[in-house]
Amino acid sequence: MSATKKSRNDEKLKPVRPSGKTDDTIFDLIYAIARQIPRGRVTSYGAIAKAIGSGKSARIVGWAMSNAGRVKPKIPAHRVVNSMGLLSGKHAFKTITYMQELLEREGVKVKNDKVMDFKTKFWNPLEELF
DNA sequence: GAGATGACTTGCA
DNA sequence: ATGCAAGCCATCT
Repeated sequence: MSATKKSRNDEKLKPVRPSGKTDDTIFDLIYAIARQIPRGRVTSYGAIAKAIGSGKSARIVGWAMSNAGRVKPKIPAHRVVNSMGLLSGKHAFKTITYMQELLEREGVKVKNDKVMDFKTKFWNPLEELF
């Protein structure tokens, strides 16, 4: 039967972990939020964690973001920084400067791997989505 | 199944 | 204010 023939494209719509598993749940939620980050805005892992209802699972958010690069559609992971506005995940990009380039391209000034006016450009999923 | 790791956050000294 | 430790959840070895 060709039932086993699944579209590889469909599988790519799900996060691909190093193990090759795709049966995720919170990952999808995280990506759903991350994709809704407005251009030129940034948010923190903790904020997304709260938005998905895990509050303290900020680590999982960051971990999920590491997979974001292999997930389709692509996730604007460069808009996600830590609570201090630091580009903690820049090293996950092709180049450690690529994340900063993307942010500056969107109008977000970055200095010393830190988002300038972070408090102003901060996008709270709980408030904006609510 | 246990131990260690991680793009984090918060609290206390 | 700077620095260290604990907590947190999912994944990896």
